[in-house]
Amino acid sequence: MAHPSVTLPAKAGVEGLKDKWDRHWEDERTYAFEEPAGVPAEEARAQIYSIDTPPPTASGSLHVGHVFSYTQTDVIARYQRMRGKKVFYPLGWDDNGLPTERRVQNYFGVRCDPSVPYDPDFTPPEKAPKNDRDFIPVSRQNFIELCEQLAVEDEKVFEDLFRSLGLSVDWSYTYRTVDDTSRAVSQRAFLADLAAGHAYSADAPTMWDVTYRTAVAQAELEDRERPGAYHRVAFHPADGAAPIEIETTRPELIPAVAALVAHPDDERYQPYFGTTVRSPLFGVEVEVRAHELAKPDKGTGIAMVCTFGDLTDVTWWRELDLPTRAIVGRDGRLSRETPEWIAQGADPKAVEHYAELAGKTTFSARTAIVELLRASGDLLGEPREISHPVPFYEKGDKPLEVVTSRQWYIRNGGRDAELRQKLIERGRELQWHPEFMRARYENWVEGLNGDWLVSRQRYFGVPIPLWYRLDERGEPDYDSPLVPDEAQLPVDPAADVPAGYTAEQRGEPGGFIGDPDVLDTWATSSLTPLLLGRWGRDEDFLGKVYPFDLRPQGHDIIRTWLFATVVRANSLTDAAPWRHAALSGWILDPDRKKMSKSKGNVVVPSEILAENKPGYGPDAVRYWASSAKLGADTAYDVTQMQIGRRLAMKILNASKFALGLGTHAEQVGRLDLVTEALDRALLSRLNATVEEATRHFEAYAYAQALQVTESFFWSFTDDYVELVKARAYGGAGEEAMVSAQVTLATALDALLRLFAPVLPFATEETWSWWRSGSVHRQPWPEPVAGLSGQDADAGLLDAVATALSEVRRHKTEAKVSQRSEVARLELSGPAPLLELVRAAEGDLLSAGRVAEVSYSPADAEALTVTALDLAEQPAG
RNA sequence: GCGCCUAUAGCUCAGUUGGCUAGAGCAUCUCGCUUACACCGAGAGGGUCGGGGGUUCGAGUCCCUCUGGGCGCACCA
Repeated sequence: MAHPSVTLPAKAGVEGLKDKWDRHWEDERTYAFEEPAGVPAEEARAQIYSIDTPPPTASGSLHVGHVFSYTQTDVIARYQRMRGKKVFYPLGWDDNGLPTERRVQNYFGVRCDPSVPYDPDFTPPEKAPKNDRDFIPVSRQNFIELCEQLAVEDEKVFEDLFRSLGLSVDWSYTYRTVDDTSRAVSQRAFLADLAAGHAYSADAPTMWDVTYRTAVAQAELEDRERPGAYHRVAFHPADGAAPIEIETTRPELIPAVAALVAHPDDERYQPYFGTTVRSPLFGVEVEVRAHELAKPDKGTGIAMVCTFGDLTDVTWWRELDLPTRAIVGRDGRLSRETPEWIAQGADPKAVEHYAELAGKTTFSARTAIVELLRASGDLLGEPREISHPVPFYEKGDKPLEVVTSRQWYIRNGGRDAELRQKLIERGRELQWHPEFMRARYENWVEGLNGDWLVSRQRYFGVPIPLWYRLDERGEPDYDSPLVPDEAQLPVDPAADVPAGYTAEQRGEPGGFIGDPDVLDTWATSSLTPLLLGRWGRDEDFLGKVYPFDLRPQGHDIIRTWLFATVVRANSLTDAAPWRHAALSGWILDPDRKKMSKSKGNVVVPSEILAENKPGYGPDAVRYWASSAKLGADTAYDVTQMQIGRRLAMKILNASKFALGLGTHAEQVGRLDLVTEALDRALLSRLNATVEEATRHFEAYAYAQALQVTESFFWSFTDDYVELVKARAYGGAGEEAMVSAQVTLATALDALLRLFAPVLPFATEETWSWWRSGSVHRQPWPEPVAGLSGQDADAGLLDAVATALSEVRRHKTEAKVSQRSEVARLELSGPAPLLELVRAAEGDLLSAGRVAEVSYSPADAEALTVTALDLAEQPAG
């Protein structure tokens, strides 16, 4: 009979737990962040565990990967909470990028145009036009408002998912990367970097996406293997000597040639250094130069330098001080006007030749120029097809061009060895989980080839908060921008007016213009710790949570989010932004291929979180995610979830059983009532499990902690509970019964706490049957005190379990039920082991339904059953 | 080209600072509806720990090397 303080369900199950406890936790504010007050800042910081959670793109699609990685963070958060920390675990939304921009456009049928004035009464069309040409232009402010309007719906879907997953987030600390506060923080940080010299603008060649018509940063590049062809082309020395042959994959850039370059040690070309040659078709005279970057074994060993075919061209152009002859425009087409250096060139047909190319895309121009070269005889042989890596914008579908434009940069060590070293050291201040992920970070930092380009020629986003004075000719002065007052932030320079000017002066000589660009989304995302920590708004709060304890994120964004955050934290706070970085792995489909929409192998999270399908439900899914170590790419595996479900069921059932015997809360930890050696052995094993699980958790190894807990739990149910069943029913007297009950209560209490971070629903349900409050607000278990080493030999448990298992095996081999009565049992093995078994003889006999046992010491290593006589079976 | 990870049972994975006979789950087979659990329980079979070499009393674990898989960075004429 259950103790009066215990309420048990007739049938235990996992169905319904999701909604029941999600609602309860919300009502009780179980996971509310309790900000320490009235204590010194240092003490408050020590009490807090702060997590700089990745803000999901709410307008994007839900992915199993979200479920996976956010669960791993939640498990850590729950552990820290039970360790007594005030867990600061907020979750925000990233709606400040291209995916949101596109979604808002298509959903409302509008497009952002900063030149349009703000219309406070704007309402989007009833039905969005099909064709984006018909989209209505709206001001940046209107666009942001529509974005926030839509975000509410999108975020609801995400929040529901995360809630049904049981994330212990405090939802009252949420934010959006495009809201007023975020924009203000982003702008304030940019201005601080500007004031400190960490941000600067420059008119320079940059990688450019012709589709989006924006500059892109190194971190957004991605190499893709593309077909191409080497074209062998003749350049003619001025003196009429034999031509110099070069090979190029970009013949359309011949009109932009600025020099030929060979390695200084290359004897083939040494005689030409300092001489000039004329470009084919255009007759533009260029010098032959020497530079170490030229590779003698590549192509013909001498390269054509154009402004600009790639970043190596940029290097040569800069270091050799070559003329700028740019022909590719921001639209990715060759200039419509004949460049002056061609118009003035030596070849009378140059202008005619160029006319064939003018206004064409680089792709079409290539075909056209090959024909021209063939006709002029300057194409030597036929183009030789190859496949080579070409840089792309990660979201783009056309190869990047190099285009010269004025852009803003933030220093990231790409051009400064000292800063680079500093940032590597910041990385070393972090504890990485897993440790080897640090190598990715260092690889990236060491390979930087320039500062971080943060301006984007987009309309939606956080505007660069600057204006420029216009001189009497209407030319902007970029060197001393006008900055807004802190109190003004966030500003929109396209709509707001700088101090000392009037709106009428916009664009007028002697007036001003606003910077038309927006910041890279990472320039805002890199500030999440500062945003959450109320940097610049509440220094007291910042001191309590910053640097954050943990940054959890995917390993695919080390170069972007993680690195950018370190850069900003270093420049703005002179510190590393966190203490620990936990990198989650990828989700692969069951065939170990990366899940992606195009492959059609994406699993929708809401499906797997449903409780009514076999193997699913939140605890099951969490078990699967928590079984994977940090950094380990993991296959989507329903069977692993089913194991989790089985574990949750087992916890419910075993608890129900133990509590049904009369076990109750008052018995927990009453070691003084534990009289049986077997019980002490079990508690000793429990202590070891608690210690081990804690050690793993402290090292962020939640998967190993789960494994040791689970392993203990199964031996607890399969062996210990089976062994003490009869005794716990009172079959061996009151004292022995209480001893078993106290042990069951103590083990159950600890097990529920140990499992709570991974299986919050099942543990909370079970906890509620016999305890008060939430298991998630209980302290993490400590080893129970009062067990002396000698009579708490865990070896006893093993010995008895082995004996029981031997008995079971004999029954199985005899093809009889485990219920069958055994008349006589003979155990053989080393004397010390037999002694151990004898200490729990009563439990073994009742569990094995054995009437009589004898022991025969033997020289063997293991314990074996040497005789097992089955009792006469009742007829029938 | 530089660097990182990885290779253990048919499958998915554990294996601490080297230490008893290498573990778990799934799958397979056998038995069993026993007062928690048939969405279950009991048991069985199944591994030259990718190959080779080395260090050591002892190597799945450490070192070297080769091979396969994955990834990061760089290169891009």
